[in-house]
Amino acid sequence: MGSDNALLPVAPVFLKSLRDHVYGLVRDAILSGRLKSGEKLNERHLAGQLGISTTPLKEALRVLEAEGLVRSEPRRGIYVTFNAGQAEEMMLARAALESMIARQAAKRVKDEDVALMRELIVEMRAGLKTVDVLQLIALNERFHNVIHEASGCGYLRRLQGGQSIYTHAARLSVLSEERERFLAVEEHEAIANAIADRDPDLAERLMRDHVIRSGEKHLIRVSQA
Amino acid sequence: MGSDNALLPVAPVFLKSLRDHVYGLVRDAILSGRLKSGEKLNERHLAGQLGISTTPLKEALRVLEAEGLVRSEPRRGIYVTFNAGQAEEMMLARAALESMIARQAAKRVKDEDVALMRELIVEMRAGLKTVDVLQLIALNERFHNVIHEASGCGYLRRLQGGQSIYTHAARLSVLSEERERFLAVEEHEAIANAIADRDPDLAERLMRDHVIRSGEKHLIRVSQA
DNA sequence: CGTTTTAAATTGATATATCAAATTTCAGAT
DNA sequence: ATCTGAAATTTGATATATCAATTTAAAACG
Repeated sequence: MGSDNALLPVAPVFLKSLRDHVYGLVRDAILSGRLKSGEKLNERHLAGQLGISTTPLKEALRVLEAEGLVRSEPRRGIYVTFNAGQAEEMMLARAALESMIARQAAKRVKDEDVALMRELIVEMRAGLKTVDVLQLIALNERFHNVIHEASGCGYLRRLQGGQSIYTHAARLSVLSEERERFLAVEEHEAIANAIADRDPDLAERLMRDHVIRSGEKHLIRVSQA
Repeated sequence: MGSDNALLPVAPVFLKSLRDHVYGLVRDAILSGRLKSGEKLNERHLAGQLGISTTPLKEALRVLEAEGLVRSEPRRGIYVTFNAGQAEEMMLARAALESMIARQAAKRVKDEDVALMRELIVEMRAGLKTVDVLQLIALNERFHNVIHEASGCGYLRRLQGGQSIYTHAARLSVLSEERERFLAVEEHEAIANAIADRDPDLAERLMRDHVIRSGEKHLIRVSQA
């Protein structure tokens, strides 16, 4: 049985469905470490604690199981499965998928996408001096989104979203470091050039290295906290 | 009491729940095309048709949604989402993940794993003449499993399992072609050598190309049927 | 007729009840 | 004390009931 205060009841007013809301709550609790690896999740207890029935909770737990954050032993129970090693593997999964997306983007990119990427790079470089971290994060996401759109790979994109261990706080932490901001822009520009040159192999490699390098940086940070 | 390691617990995977069974049924129905893309899945009808209640079905559908085979519109319904383009993307996802696993394997592989791979290659080459396709498939899976084990990447491995669009019938179809069997062994040997040489970049590239090439072959076959 | 309004039916979302496997408890035997 | 095993308890798995949003049908109105 888990620590009693790891999760608070859901607010009486909820926007999305209960199961989606609960999914987010439990997911964040696991990724932030409030629910620790190995901990057993009691369905009734957890549902009661959240003030809901077991039905939407069970569905949320299935999704978390499919994403690999919990492990279900039939007729026995559900256990949290998340540690430093898995966090690194999730980062590697993101690198693998994101680099495959970049590869496809380099094959199918249109001139207008290239123009959009270049605009974003210019904005990023300018943003280096404004020091507005939130805006830099937004630019970051828009840049990756342009590549996703250009790739035309909706499935890969959706799959990649599931592997994101980044919370807003985490992104903020990484990009608040000056050296990191500089490196990110340099790497983004190199990736943009590779895609613009329709060089799938290079785009793939640069994207993989970019995700792994910045990912390792993030992992080191959270392990120190 | 005797030695503690005399007997290991029965793996829980042997006990199959209704939800897992139903998941497999619906999944196969989608991948085989018996449930067509865009088709709406009525929970009550489907549950009644399967002779079960909606509870395990809903859980199965959540997993399928997490895997991207169905799309859920809140309070409206669940629709099958699978077409040729997505099948190709699933293959690309497998290529991305499998090649990342191969990369990690090349970094961490032990000599005993290398020996095991080489044994399997020899068996495969011999199997080319016995023409026992089923045994060749088994060897195929064992070879990939050795790499998975050597990589130590349990999460990536599990994630990759979800992207498998291969049914037993599909593998059988592809490997029943003589030229394909020959190519597969050649590629496997090259991959094994790259891993044995502790060459992550090469192992990654060879694995990616292998999965994509044989995957495309498979996709062409099913599109012709 | 065609359009709008409203009532009925459908159905996904959620809650509750039941079942059965797994765990725990504890009396009785050695 | 320690082991055994049956009974009680817990709990995941499944079934059924209820709720509410959506769709469909029908009625009302122009």
